[in-house]
Amino acid sequence: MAIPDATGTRNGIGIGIAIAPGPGADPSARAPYARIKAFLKDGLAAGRWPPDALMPSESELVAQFGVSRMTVTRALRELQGEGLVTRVQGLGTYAAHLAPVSSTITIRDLHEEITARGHRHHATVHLARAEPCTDALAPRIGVAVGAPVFHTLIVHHENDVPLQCEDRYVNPACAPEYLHTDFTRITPTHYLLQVAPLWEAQYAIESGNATAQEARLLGIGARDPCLIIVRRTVNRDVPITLVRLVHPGSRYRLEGQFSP
Amino acid sequence: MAIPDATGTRNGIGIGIAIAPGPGADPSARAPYARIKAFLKDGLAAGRWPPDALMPSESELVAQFGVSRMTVTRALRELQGEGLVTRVQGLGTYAAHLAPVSSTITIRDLHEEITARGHRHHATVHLARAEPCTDALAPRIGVAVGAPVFHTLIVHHENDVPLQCEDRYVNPACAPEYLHTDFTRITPTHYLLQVAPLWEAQYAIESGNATAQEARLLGIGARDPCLIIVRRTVNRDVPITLVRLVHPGSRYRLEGQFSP
DNA sequence: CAGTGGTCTAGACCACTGA
DNA sequence: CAGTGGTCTAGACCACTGA
Repeated sequence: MAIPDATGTRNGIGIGIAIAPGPGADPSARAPYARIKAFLKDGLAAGRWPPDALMPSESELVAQFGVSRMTVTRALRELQGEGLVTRVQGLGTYAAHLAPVSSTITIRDLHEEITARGHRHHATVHLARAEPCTDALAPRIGVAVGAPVFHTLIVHHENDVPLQCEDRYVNPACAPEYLHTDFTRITPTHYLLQVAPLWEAQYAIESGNATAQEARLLGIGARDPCLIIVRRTVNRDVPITLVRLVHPGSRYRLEGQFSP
Repeated sequence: MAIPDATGTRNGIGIGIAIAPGPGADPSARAPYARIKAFLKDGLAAGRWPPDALMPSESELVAQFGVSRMTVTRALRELQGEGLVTRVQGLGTYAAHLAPVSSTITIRDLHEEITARGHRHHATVHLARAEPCTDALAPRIGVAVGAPVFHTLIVHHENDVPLQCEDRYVNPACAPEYLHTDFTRITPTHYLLQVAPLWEAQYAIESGNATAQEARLLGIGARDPCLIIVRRTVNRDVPITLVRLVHPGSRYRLEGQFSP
């Protein structure tokens, strides 16, 4: 078995998705609600309260810790939010199943990601125009068939090595000025985040081959494995953008951490 | 641009990582804290309070909604937990930056995942033995060099199609009975979750080629792109297991959804 | 100093579950 | 019915920031 180092970098290039840090451990660690939370968390980790076991009730914890019920409630509600316990009105609090193995992922702007590594980022624009919307695209981008849709094709480089080919469609209704952006200075992701700061997204991560054009732009072979992310973004039920991100498998990967 | 359908399945096989559902929308939607939260969330979505803008203070919201401060605090604390706002003592509450683009991922047991799709799962065991720990492995699995470490190599099939090659090392101290498990009936993931219900994990997701042995077991070509996940699992600072999961890129992908 | 968020108390009313 | 969690109130003390 080849054992890639899951925490280090590889070839100086890597780490695609940044993980939001968990709630700070130190600050206010001595607060009663935090102590109760830690007590329950430790018990779960130690195997007391196996999955589906009934945990102490709020009133029991109130008596045990000598605090008000609101304080206990907060500890339990946060554990519930982290998926560590399940609470049912009228029944009680139960230890959860697979809950702990979860992680919060934040997709970062590639420009920020590269510069955060202390490397140079630059982008080359290969396409930036309006096109008539196709049948296949229309339902996913929320534009009528034949109506104009913005289309950009941009390659992002880290220290002059092509790292990502970004093939993007944008709904003109959401970002009418999109094509006037200088994409060598501002990434589409950054621009769209400004236009619509809050959004929802669906994504798919897969391994496959680049198209012939993508392989040429990335300087890789037709059969070289690529990490491909397709993401569709929606703001208040209005589709904003659909993007296909192709990364050479040898230059990019996603890393993260799960913690309870 | 090929436009994969990010929400449907492909070849009847797909969807690797299951996404935990967001907080229920309906239940207790009329609770005051939920109304305040929705009010702030809508404002953020609508572009009022751009990133870094100062948002209403707790006392302002108390006055505006005619509720007690605890109720306002709860709404704001939950928004903070979701990464939508940043709060600084002495200063105030600020609209956050990229926060919304985040998601909670839960890694499911592959057996559950396959049977949840209504398909048949079966596993073939190609290796299950103790081996002396190598230099490279020792620091990652927490076993002394030369001391025994458990090693299993299992292929998981969905409807008789090889879907995943699971190459796993296990720390005997954490699961002394590991090798006595019938892995055609219980997956290693399932077994280890029982032994150590709460854990942390580091993972890396990448695209690459299978080894010659993996390619043979999966019935794919040496140059076929594969989605490879390497995951290291730790329970209370004690390493439990290190696993390399190789999936044919044409048969497996990870899907998910971000929502604020 | 006034204003902010961080946390807590000691009550309260309610909906729900199972006996 | 007693016990559970879901939510709220009207206060309180504190640490912190910037003027």
